Amino acid sequence: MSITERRERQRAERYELIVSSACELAEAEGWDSVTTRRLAGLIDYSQPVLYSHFSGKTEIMGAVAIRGFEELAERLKISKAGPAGEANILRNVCAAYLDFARSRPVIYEAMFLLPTSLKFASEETPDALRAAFAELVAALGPKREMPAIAAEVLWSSLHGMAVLVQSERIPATGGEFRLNVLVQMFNRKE
Amino acid sequence: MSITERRERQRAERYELIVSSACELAEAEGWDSVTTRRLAGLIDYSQPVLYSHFSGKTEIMGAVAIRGFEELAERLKISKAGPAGEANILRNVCAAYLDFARSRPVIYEAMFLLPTSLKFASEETPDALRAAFAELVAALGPKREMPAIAAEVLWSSLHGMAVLVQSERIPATGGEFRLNVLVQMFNRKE
DNA sequence: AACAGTATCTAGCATTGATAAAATATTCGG
DNA sequence: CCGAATATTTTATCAATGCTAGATACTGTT
Repeated sequence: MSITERRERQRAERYELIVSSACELAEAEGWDSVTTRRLAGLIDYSQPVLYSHFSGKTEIMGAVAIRGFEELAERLKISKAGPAGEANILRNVCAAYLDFARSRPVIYEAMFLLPTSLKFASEETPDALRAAFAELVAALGPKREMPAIAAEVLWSSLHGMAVLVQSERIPATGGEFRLNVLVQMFNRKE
Repeated sequence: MSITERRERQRAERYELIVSSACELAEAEGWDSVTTRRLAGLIDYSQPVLYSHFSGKTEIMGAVAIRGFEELAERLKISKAGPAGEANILRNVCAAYLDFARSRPVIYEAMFLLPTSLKFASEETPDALRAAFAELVAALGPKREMPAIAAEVLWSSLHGMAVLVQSERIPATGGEFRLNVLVQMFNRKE
């Protein structure tokens, strides 16, 4: 069995290589520059090899997006233990979310903006997505009625801010103020 | 001078025809189906004619987007005089925003999602955009410190909701609840 | 060493947005 | 009412894209 094992391992390595190359190229030049040709050239294989791993470009972007969700979930988790102490967990988590969107704009795009093959809010939802959403729910604290609904609103607000600033539809100036307003509103329990 | 006048009028008519055809086709089959060829065929001219009116596809979509902003601004304005009386202006306006996004998903896409040549929050910002934003500011009522910032937060939240539901990243179920949460938070003045 | 099955590549398709140059209308002077 | 100058529209084409079919090389097994 060691032979097919090796083969599968090599396949898995190539899968990794594709995903990481796509990620790097996208971060360097944007998703438009991630063409199947360039990506194939980057991994020193021919174009159709990509299709033996993924059903198409969309699925490759989906794989990158999942990595993004993993990183996002981790960043949110870490942020809870952030500087401002337990009192302002929510603010830290929100800041971490916006910071993620700002620092990884291209991956954020794959996660939340571009057409995706990922399933949200269903049984097929990848764990990484669930984990990230769970962090938002947790950040809102335990004593809330309909925690999922509240988390959805929070997520919507954060996403809106992130994306409207990124696309220069609202000015980057004022980001701190907006964050204050949002956190204050959500913290005012009752 | 009546001759060049007539020509300009005809040009303007063709401009209109292009924009409305693009809008119709997009609403019927999505933006991917709005290719320069199909659009040209729709107006019974050849492809390059489009480029004598617009610098490219992006600008055509921008023109459609402006129409969208006009409609949005009007809908928001009308909604203020809506059923629930003066007490719940904010709720009516929010509902109208989400309703617009739901009923004109493709135009909403051109306005807020797809790459655009439109300038936001600057001197070149078209009137229609300003008008729509002004409605949001007004909906929040007069007694607010930093009304623009608050409106930006509101807009972000609404946009996030609209877009995450549309792309099936949060379930459509619960829309009413989310709207309630949002409006309540914004209405709880200090 | 020959074979069967897998893996990979070369070549190409159909579309896309965009443009250059040819062809056609249109205008205006005499 | 003709013909030159101008403006307009079309034909033909480009380079790039995602994707795929068919040919080729390679693998391990017997």
